[in-house]
Formats: sequence, C-alpha cells, structure tokens
Amino acid sequence: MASMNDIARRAGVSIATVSRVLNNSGSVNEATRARILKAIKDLKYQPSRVAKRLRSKSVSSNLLGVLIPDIQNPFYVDVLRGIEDIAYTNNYAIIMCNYSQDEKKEKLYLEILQSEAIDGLIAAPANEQDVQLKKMVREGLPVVCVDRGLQDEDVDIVVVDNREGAFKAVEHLIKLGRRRIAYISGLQTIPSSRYREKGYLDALSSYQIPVVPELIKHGDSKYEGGLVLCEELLNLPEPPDAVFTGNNLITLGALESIHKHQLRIPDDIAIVGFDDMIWSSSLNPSLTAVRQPAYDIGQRACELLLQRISEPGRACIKMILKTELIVRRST
Amino acid sequence: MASMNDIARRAGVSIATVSRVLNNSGSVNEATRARILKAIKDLKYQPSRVAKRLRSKSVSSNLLGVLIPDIQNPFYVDVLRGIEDIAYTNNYAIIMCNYSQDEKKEKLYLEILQSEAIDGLIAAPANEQDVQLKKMVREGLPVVCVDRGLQDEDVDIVVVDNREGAFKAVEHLIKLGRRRIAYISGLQTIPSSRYREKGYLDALSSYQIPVVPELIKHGDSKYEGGLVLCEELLNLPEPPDAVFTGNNLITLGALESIHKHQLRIPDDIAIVGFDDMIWSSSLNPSLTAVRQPAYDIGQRACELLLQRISEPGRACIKMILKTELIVRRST
DNA sequence: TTTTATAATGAAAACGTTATCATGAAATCC
DNA sequence: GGATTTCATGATAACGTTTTCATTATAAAA
Repeated sequence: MASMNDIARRAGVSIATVSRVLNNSGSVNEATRARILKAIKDLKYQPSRVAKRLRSKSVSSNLLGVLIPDIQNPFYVDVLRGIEDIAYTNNYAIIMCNYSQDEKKEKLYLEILQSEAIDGLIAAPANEQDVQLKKMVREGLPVVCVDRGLQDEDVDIVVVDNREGAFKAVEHLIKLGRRRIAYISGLQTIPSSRYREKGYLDALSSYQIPVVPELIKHGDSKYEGGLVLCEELLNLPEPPDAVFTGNNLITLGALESIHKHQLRIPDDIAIVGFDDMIWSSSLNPSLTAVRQPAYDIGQRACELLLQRISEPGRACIKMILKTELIVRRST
Repeated sequence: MASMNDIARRAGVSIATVSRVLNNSGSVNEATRARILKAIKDLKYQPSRVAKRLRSKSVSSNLLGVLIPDIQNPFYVDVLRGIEDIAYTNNYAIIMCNYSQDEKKEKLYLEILQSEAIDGLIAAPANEQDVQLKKMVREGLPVVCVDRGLQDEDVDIVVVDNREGAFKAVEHLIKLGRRRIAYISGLQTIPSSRYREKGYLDALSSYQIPVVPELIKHGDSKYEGGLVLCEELLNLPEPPDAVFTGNNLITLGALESIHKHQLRIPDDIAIVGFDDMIWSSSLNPSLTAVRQPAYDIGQRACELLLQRISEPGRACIKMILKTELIVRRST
C-alpha cells in the first residue's frame, strides 16, 4: 500500500505538502496540487487510519465502539442497525463488541476499545455501576449509554420508559379479565428488568390485584431462561392465566413452553411480551407486544455521540423514548 | 493513558527493556523485571493496539474484519456469534461491517478495513467477482469467505451444500403430494440463491414434475420481498399448493402474506423455508425448515482464518457443511 | 527602496510501539 | 590471561500520519 511518502516522492514534494492537499489546509500552488492529486490517483493512495489514529487524539480517526450485551437479541440488532446507519452516513466505522452478558468479556472488550483509541463509544453496560466504563467516561471518552444508564455518572443516555411500557402491557391483561398474571423477568442486574417489574407491580396495585410471589420469576434474559421459568409457572398447582415476559428471547422461550404443554393461547393462557419483532405477527398466535423503537434508539444514540465528539463540553442529555403496545391475538 | 515511556521512566529503564518484559523476549534481570512489572501495575498500563498495528505488519495486532451482507438476517447473526466466540478465545477483536446488501457500502467498508490494517478478514461478498476483495486477497490479506465464494480466486471458504438442502426440502413437499410448488428466491447475484434454485429444479425434474415459470419468483432476500412475491403467487389464477422460500427473512414475509390471505397451513398451502431459527417452532404453524449450521460456519471460518494468519502459505480449504431438514407442522 | 505581509514549501518532532544494533560487564573457555 | 560467549541494557530507526516552525520568494505597503 502506497504511503504519503510514496506520493510525496512521486510528486516531487514533501509529505507536508501532500498532507496539506489531503486535508486541504494551508495554501498550496495549483500546479503542485494537481501533481499531487495525480500521484494519489496513480498510486491508488489510501490513508492509513491507524497512523492517523496514533498521531493525534485531536483529529478524528472516525472509529466508534459499540458494546452490546447480546447480539442474539433482535432488539440489539435493530439498535445496532440504527447506530450503523448514522455512523455510515457520517463516515465513521464501528468496532462492534458483543459481550454475551459476560462481565469478564465486557471488561476485556472495554480494554480493547480503549486501546484501539476509538473516538467514542455507545454502550449498554452489564450493570449500572460499571467501574471501568465510568472511569473511561471520567477520562473524557465520549460515551452514550443505551437501554441502561450508569449510576451517579453524568452521561448521555437513550432509553425507553420501561415502567410505563410494562404498566400498559399488564393493564391490558387486567382489562381483559386476567387475574393470575405472571412476570418472567430478565437479569435483575439490568435496570430495565427492574423497571419493567415495577410497571408490572404498579399495574397490579392500581387495580387492587394482590401480588403472588410465586408468579414472579427471575431469569437470565435468554431463550432458555424463558423456557424453563415458564415451565415452572405452568407446573404450579394453580398456574397463571396470563404471562408477561421481560424481553423478546424470554417471550420465545415461554411460547415454546406453552406450546409444549398444549395450552391454547389466549384461551388457556394469554401472553404479552416486551419487545416487538418483525415476525411477531407470524408467531403462533400473533403476539401482543410492547414495542420499543429500537432502530430509533440506535440512531439517536449515535447522533448524540457524534454531537458529543464534536462538542465535548455540552450538557448531558437523557432521552426517554415512548413504547407502544401492539395488540394482536395472544391476549 | 500511560505509555511505555511512562513505565520506562518510572522504572528507571529504557523503553527497550520495558518492551522486553512485555513480550518476554530477550533476557532481563529479575530485579529489573519486577520493577517494571510493578510500574506497569501502578500506572495501569495498557499497550496501544494502534501503535502496535502501525509499527509492524509482521506482528499480529489481533484485529479481524468481518464483512456481512445483512445483520437483520438471523443466519448471519449466528455466523457472527461463531466467529466472535473463536476470535475472543484467541484474543482477537473484530471490527464488524454490515453492508446491508449495498455494494457501494461494501466497497467503502473494504477500504476502511484495509486501512485499519486488519490481520485477516471473514467476508460474505455481495457477488462472486468482487474485484476489490479479490485484489485484497491477491495482495496477501488472509481472507476466508463464508456462505459464498469468490470466482477464480483461490481462497478458503466455508459454505453449506445449498443445492442438496433445497433438493431435500422440495422432495419432501413432493412426497407429501404437492405438485404446484413455488420457489421464492433471494437475490440472483448471490450464488446460494442460484444453488437453491438448482436444487428446487432438480427435485422437480427427478419426480417428473413440470416446471411452471410463474411459480418461480426472484426477489431481494428480504422480508418485504418475501411478502410481496408471495402475495403475487397467491393472487395467481391457479395459486401454488406449496412454497419453498429462499431464506429466513423471505420465509417470514411469505408467512405474513399467507396469513393475510387467511389460508390454512398446511391444508391450503404448505411452506418450507431455507434457514432454521431458534423460534421456528414457535411460528404459526411451527415451521419446516432447512437448517444451516450457522454458528458452526462462523466457528470454522474463524479457525481457518487464524490458521491462515499463522501459516499464510497453506493450501486453501473449501469446507462444505451439511444441511438438515427439520420437519414441523407447516408441511 | 526598505519594510512587511503573504504564499508556498520543507524539515522535523511527535504519537507508542517493535526490532536492530551497539555497548559494557560478567562469565566461560582453552 | 586473553578470547569469546552470554547477559543486561540502551539508543535509535521505523511504521504513516499531523502539525509546528522555519525558510524562501514574491507581492503589497510605507
């Protein structure tokens, strides 16, 4: 690969001048510029992003980091797509790290991202008091949190109103006459899981429905978790007549379990899930779900990040997007 | 962030010695080593991957590129997970580029990857004669292709037997008595689409079933494509009694369309899709599908890549994995 | 004409590594 | 006891950029 040096030599100038035309900074004679431009074309010169990155923190190397908990979850895929679309149109590349809900892996990836000298980071940390991430924020790395925040740390954040979304879902079930409503939660370390639980509890109490502890299950935010926890619920002496699931993978696991038990949805048991998916209407039966604007979350987050990169001093923004209850045949 | 220089200063040695203990190369006095190690710990030193990368192509900078056509497709997500797991255990980070089936975007990403000085690349190129990718291969970048190859270029490749997979799917439909079997294809520029079509045609001819051109639809490998093309099929004066869909997004689109028409599956129309998904059994009805070992594909590909990086000269390997027909209720 | 801007360019430092060479001291060999 | 090897270390070039400073030549101002 041709370097600036090659260009300089071929055009008979110094690399300084080449740099000047490359970044059109400073003034350079038209003839020289033309000569350099030609050399660049001839040698198919491509600047080394690595060298750029090394050279100066000040100049943007156009690389963003994205740290997500679970690439298998379509929600994060959509967030990622949103991020990526904005990044792409602004000429940023992204280095994507999926820590699979493994905090050790998360730590390693944060180290790597730091050592790759990224310009900024969009992260959904494993938990709210992630010391390493906090440190990076404090050291001045532009960071935007998505889906979950960072306790006691002033940082841009894009989330949805999880409590309200859950409330609407459960309220919907109640209004349909359901009384034994179960909740299958994701990881309790994740704030959104707790907010969703809060929404669930608030809805029950709003309608004076007693909370039955054995109807609340805490799992791991994954398909298998949804499967086994729903299994437990269905094996209860007095099984629930409705279940509210904490995220889309849990929902799919729960569906699997209900089908295994040959129960009719919604006759025997109703189900409403957090997170809508493109194929939710093709599920058996089509799924009532709380839709998060995942793609938007990604876009907003990336916009905020680019803003912060160009204006590091600006005040932090906490963006709370709305959820939407989409009623289909499962309730 | 502390640099080697800071360490050297604090330990009262030169950076050369620091480098030596860091890479334990050369010999260094035990006492000095201890002093340096302490300094490293004290200053929380982290090597700059960027500087490493810049310094020498020879030493591995532990960064891989992954170029995929469509992150929305769960198949590629699984491939990605396979890649990532192997990369992670071998201490590689990955820079993930999703070109969304947009060749312009693909080109840009290839440039970026090159200029990021990655150690190797796993790619599913938009088409088999991708000149840019070919050039990169020829220039010595270790590359492994997944899901699709590169024409006239000797390169490692991991694919499944698409023709056979499609054949089995269609044969299954035929054996169930279906005769008007439609095929909704993905992008024809993608080899796998063509191989799947070949399998479809081979199966028909094996059982002396005439090919009906209007039952073969070519689309864009996306959800919307599946939706509108299936729509067209169902609006035919003589609609099909079965449909074989070319990938998972197409399948979901087709399902949506069939449901819209209020047709019963499989009574009115049977459907079998290429690509199984974790929630395929939760679809309405549970879906008969050709399963690709996506996660394995990713793992194998990454293993091949790491091999090639450490041994650039070794002969190219073409790995063809088996598909599996999973029969459920949609047929 | 002398001074002063301005335009056009180059030299060189810096970023954080790795790797080569050089140097001195201690240890081993014959 | 001189020659040679081994150990321990440092200086420095190189990777490919950006940026600061210096230098010349020319144009404008006095």
